[in-house]
Amino acid sequence: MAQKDTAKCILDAAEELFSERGFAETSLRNITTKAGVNLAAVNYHFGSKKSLIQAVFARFLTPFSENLAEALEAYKSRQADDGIELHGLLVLLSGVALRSGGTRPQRLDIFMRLLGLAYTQGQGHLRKFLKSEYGPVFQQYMALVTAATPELSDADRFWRIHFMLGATMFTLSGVDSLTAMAEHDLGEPTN
Amino acid sequence: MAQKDTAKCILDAAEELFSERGFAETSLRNITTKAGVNLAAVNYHFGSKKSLIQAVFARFLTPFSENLAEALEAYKSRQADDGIELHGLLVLLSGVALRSGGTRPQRLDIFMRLLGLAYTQGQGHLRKFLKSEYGPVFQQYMALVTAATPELSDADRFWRIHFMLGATMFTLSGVDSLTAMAEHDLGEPTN
DNA sequence: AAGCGTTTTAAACGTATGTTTCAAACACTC
DNA sequence: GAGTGTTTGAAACATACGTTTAAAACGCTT
Repeated sequence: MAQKDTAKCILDAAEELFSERGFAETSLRNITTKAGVNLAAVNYHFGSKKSLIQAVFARFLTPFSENLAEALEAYKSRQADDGIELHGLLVLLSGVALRSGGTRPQRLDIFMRLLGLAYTQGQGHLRKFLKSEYGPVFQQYMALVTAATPELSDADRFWRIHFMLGATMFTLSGVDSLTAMAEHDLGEPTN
Repeated sequence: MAQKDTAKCILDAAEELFSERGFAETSLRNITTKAGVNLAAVNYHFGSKKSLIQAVFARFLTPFSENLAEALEAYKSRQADDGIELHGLLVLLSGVALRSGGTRPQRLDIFMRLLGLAYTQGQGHLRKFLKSEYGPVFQQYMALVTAATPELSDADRFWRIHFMLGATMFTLSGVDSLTAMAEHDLGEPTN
C-alpha cells in the first residue's frame, strides 16, 4: 500500500475497477476509496473523469504504440529485400503486446477487457481519443498485413482479421460470457 | 410507430439503446423518450430498471432456450444409434440462434452486443439471472459437445470453445474495437 | 523559521438519476 | 351510463454523482 504517488494509486485503482465494472458503473468515490486518496484528488490530478479514463488507456497504449512503431521500423528495414511475411508480422504484434504489459503480468488481461469496454460503452470521447492518438501506428501495421496477404480479397482479409481479433480478445480478456452460463458450480467462488 | 403496447415499445427502445451505450449510460428518460411513453411507465410495467434489463434479455433468450431444448431433444433421439457428431451440434446451435432472432434480422447483432455487455459491466444480478434461468439448457448442450469430442482434453476443449465463441460473438456483434482505430476515414460517417 | 508553490482535505454545489405519488384518462362489465 | 380495475400523466422525492471551493497541510528553498 505504498502511497508514493497519488496519481499512480488512482490509475491503478481506476484501471482495476473500470475493467471489472465498466466506466459509468464505477464512481470516482469508488476509485478514491480503493486508492486510499481524497475524492478531489481525481479532479486535481486529471481534471475530470473523462480525462482519467483516457489516462488509464494512455498509460498502457503509449508504451505499446511506441514499442510497436520501433518494432515495425526494425522489421521493415530487416525484410526490405525478401518481402513482407504474415507470420513474422503476427509474431511481432504478439511480442509487442506481451512486452508492453509492464511489470504486472495480468496487465494484458485487464487491458483487453478495457479495450472491449471502450467500444461497447457509449464513450465516444474515448474512441476519438484512441483513434487520433494511436490510429496511425495501427494503420501502418494493417498496411503491412495487407501487403503480406495480396492473395486475399479485401472482404476476406477483413473477416479473417475480425475472427482472429475476436478469438484473441475474448480469450485474453477472460470474459466468460456464454460459458459462464453453462458453468457447473465447481471452481472458484462466484464473488 | 404503432403504439399498440407500451411494454413492447419500452423493450424495443431499451434493447437498442442498451446495445449502443450500455446499461448505466442509458437512463430511463432516454428510453421512455425514444419509446414515446411516460417515464413512470417503466416502473409500472417492469418494476425497476434492473427488471427491465432482465426483461430485455428474457424476450430473446426465452424463445432461444426453448428452441434449443426442442432441437436438442430431436437431435438426441435422431442420433441415438450412431453417436454424437460435433458438426451436427454446431449446425444445430447456429440454426437455433438464427431462427430465434424473431422478425427483425438485426436482432442477433443487437443481442450479441447485449450479451457481451452483460459480462463486461458490473451487472451481477444479470449474470445470476441468466445462469439460473438459462444455464441448464446450455449445460445440456455443452455435455453433448463434450461427448462429441472425447479425443480432446478438458483444457483443449475449453480453449477451443473460447476461440470459437470469441470469433463468433466479436464478428456478429459488429464491435469494431481495434480495427476502428486503424480505420481510414472512408465509409460511413462516425455518428 | 519564514515564504511560497504544491498537494491534500472536508464540505458544499448543481445536476441527473431511479423511484414514488396521486390524480386524470381509459377500457370494459353490469 | 355508472362503477371498477387498469393504464397513463405530470410532478415531486430522495439519492448519488461529478465537480468546485477554500482552507489546511506539506515540501522545499532561502
